[in-house]
Amino acid sequence: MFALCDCNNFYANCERVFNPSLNNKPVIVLSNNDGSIIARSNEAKALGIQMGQPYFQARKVIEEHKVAVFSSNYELYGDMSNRVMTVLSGLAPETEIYSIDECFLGFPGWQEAELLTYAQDIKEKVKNWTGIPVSIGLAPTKTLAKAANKVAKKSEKVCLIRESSDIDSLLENLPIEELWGIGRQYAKLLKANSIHTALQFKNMPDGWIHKHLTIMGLRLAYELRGVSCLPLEKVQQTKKAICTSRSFGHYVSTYTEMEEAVSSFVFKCSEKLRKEGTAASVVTVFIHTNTFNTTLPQYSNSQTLRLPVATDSTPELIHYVLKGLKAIYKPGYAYKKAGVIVTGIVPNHAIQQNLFDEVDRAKHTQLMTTIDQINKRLRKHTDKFQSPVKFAVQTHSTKEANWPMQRKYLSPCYTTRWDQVLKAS
DNA sequence: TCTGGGGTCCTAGGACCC
DNA sequence: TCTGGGGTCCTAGGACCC
Repeated sequence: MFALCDCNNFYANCERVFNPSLNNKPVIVLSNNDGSIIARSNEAKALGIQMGQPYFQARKVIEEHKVAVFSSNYELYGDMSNRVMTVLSGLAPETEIYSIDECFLGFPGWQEAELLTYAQDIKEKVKNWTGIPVSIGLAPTKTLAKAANKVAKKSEKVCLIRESSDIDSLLENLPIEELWGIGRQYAKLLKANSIHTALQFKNMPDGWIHKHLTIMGLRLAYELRGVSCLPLEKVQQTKKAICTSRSFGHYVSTYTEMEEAVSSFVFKCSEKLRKEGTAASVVTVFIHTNTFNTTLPQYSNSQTLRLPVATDSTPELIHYVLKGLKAIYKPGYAYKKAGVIVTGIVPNHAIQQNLFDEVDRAKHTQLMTTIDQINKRLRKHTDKFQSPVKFAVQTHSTKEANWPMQRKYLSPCYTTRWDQVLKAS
């Protein structure tokens, strides 16, 4: 069984922990430059204030109802998040930190009855020890736990879903656009095909789902059917990309100012790299004008540069990023946003260790053999699938970084899932 | 006047190699 | 003269998440 523990209105409640007089009052938190609304307490939601809404648009309601307004304080939220996660990892046998305010918990082999009371206990302890209220949903797969959590949010109780009849009624009442993994585009597509609830989606044929929503959609459908395809990621992976970007509070229209801003982004990126113990071998710099103001001339561009050797050093990275910036910067525009992304990330210490290389090669050979076998078997069943199934190993070469290890992603559920499909056919 | 920031994964296709 | 299969590496773009 999986649980999803989600902090309620996280940023708003972080502010409340340090200012209890705000309890039961509307609270909102604003983005950088106080541009838009990124968190709302229940009371603020009830006033009709929308997530992501520009601050100036909601200003009237905010003043009318004396809503408490905060500029975002990410250090505080990060710190509160750490406290919550620490409590959770002390209480649950397995945990996966999914985001700043969400954590998956694993309870392998636990009985339903004890789990329900135990989860209730966790909820209370987190509230008492950190001040942050949380919701917990329990179910056989992560996707179902996410859905159960939505119910838990409304009822203030832990929600446990197990029996298939419970699952079906849960999904029947879940609009398709609220399903984890279905965004705006997919919701549009599905509705156009008369799929309005998660239950309807669950019952669609595999071939159709794979054709229109790729492998992600199929995985999602299996998860809804109670087949777990998304394992708990117990160890936190190092980041594959690190990005620092900002919207400017005012327009930037000189190269000097842009150079200064971009340099500070690089500084932050390299800081994050060092914190993770990694180094980057590719950098991207991008700039653009205000996309909301269509009366101004628009321009946006980016440039990606490959470094000769992976590095985490600020001056080295700045050297390449500024080279890129010079190539794309055009005078005469009012720039509103810029950013730096570093990728081609390798473990910093690993460069001296060729050990990794051998382990990886062995794994790779094994992987390719497995994929080959599955593909052969699948070809016999092509009529079951409207498009041929392609198994791919995505590789990310870091050769230029003097590091021979290749990075791959191939989710384990590829093999298990298709094995099940084949067994069934 | 004023519209966030930081990530993940998948797919298709081209260049190239043996 | 005619015609391949299997694989790597990379890029661009699209979808999604919080």
